[in-house]
Amino acid sequence: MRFSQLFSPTIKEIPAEAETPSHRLMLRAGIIRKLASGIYTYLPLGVKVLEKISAIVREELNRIGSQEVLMPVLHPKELWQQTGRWEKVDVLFRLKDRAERDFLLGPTHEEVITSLVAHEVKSYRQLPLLLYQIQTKFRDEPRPRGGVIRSREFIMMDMYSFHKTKEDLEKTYWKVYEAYQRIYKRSGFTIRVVEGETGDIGGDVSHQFELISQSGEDTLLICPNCSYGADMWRVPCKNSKVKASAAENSLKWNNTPPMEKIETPHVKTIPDLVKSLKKSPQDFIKTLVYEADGKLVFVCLRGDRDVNELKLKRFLRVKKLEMAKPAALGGLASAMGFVGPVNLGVVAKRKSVSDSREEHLETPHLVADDEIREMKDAVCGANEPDYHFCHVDYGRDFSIKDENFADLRMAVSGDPCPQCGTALKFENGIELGQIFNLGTIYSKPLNCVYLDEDSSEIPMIMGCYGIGVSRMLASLIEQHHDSDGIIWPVSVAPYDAVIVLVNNQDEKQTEISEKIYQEALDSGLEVVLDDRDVRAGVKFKDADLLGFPFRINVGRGAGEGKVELRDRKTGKSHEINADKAVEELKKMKTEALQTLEPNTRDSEPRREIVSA
RNA sequence: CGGGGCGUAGCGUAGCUUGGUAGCGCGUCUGGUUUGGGACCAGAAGGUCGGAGGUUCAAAUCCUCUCGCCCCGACCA
Repeated sequence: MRFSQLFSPTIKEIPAEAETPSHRLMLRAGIIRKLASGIYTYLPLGVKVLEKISAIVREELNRIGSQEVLMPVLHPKELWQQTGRWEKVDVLFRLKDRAERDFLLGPTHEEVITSLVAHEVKSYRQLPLLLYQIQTKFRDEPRPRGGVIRSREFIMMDMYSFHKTKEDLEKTYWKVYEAYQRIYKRSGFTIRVVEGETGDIGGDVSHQFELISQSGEDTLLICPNCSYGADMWRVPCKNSKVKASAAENSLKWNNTPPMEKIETPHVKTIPDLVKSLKKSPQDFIKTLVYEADGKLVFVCLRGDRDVNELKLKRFLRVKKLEMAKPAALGGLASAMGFVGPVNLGVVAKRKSVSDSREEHLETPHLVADDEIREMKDAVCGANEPDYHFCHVDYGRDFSIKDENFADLRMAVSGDPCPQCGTALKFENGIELGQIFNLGTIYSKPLNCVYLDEDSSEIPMIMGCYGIGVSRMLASLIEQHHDSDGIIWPVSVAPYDAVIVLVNNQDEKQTEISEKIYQEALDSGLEVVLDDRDVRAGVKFKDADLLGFPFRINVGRGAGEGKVELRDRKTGKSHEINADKAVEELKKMKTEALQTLEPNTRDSEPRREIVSA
């Protein structure tokens, strides 16, 4: 490709709309252009990189026996109603056809693939089955960001596996895990595998492949010492003394002064309490009121902690969880901000007599984070406006049934690693891929069953696996750039090299660069010849911005048949004879590719699947 | 959906407080001089100031509404 013909409009100034490094560089280097919020056109360079990424993805998936399909973007509503996701998923792009029939633009393809397999696969002999596609997905994101990192239309590889048994799924799961490691390694990524949350897609096990980056939107807790890492929502919190019984606690802590009711007018929040009582946040017991599937639940935890609503949801086994609105509190509404575990049942009953929601409050459902067991000399709400109790001991002044204790709080930086005990650290990550164990949550409603050897119908066990292809494009730049521009890893670079014809008025330079260009093309290299009629500085700047891994300068040494070969990453260059340039370039490319070869050392040790 | 910010030439922006002929840089086009890290000189084209309504003799500027975009949060298969 001649640079003079290349459609890659570069921008010298930093576009105002972009914040993250990759987004800015993609705009500046002419890789993408925005059409609307979260919707982008890929220009030729972007397409070339997407193709290279996709090729690696295909090779590695085919290697583990997966087969490529291509499913529709347009899905009928009925299919999604069968799994309940027409109503449940709120990022759906919905539309109607001319006959007013409802459709949606596929945000993911569990329904479509499961329905396909349900129709076409009947026997245990046909399993396991691994199918994938690389397809454009649509999600009406509430907030697209970072250019193509989180967009509303994006390219994704999604793969689905179908199995007879959980054990069989597990085998495939780890095969995919390894294929993913190879894909990221070959594409030039250094990634971190973490335990993932399963979100609305359901399922109980998942791993996320994360690029640690400031621009990431996943909050992870990473162990600096071992391989452990997890989505922050997923990290379990363990307390050393959780096992201690209530009785023991009360004996041990009987030196706390008797409980006392104190007046605390208008002091409702923990920060306010800290200020007015001159205590630290962990001296308080805060009690939050939730509505879980319509029923009130009181949740106690230490004043400095936050509820992990996913843990709470799972513990309560409810579908819908939200903070209770004052109206739902009935008689206790006036005590909002002054709720506490002491005498909660008595007070709730008394106050709710005239209220229709009485039945909910008669036996208030009180649950608590494990840490509450250790609370002594604490302060909590008195279930009465403007009053708190102080000198409150768990076990002496109130107690909660053992089965109502659980790990309910958000883990924070500094909490011990569940594997090795080292203090965990917060990191941001860009999720490049995720693998899920889906179980039968899609095969059951869509009746995707196989006939077993004894002719019994059994729902298939499913796995699903995604890789954000367009997100990888952005993330590559996020991980590989400097102040001058992009630095593509050779394996995914849009071109292997750029040949800079420094002065296109110079006959000798022109002759040599044309010769090298032809020779490079003939030998199968992908190169750009910068034949533009601009000053050398402009060509150099553009070369650095666009991130070609290698550059051949045909300039002042041309008279003696010398050219300069420069490595974008290291900035090092050396002079060589023009007739050796292509040979040398190939050598450098091969060497660079070798550093991206996956080897067994790079795969992390397999971990057991932990059922949630 | 909450909070904050921004819409002025292709891009980056000044002007808005205090209403009065819309300015600069980059880019583009023409001519010339230059030619190894985003050159210089001369000239030119390019604007319904996001849109609608209002106040006013007069609105980019003040007021109301609306649309779009960005950032933080909520959300996130």
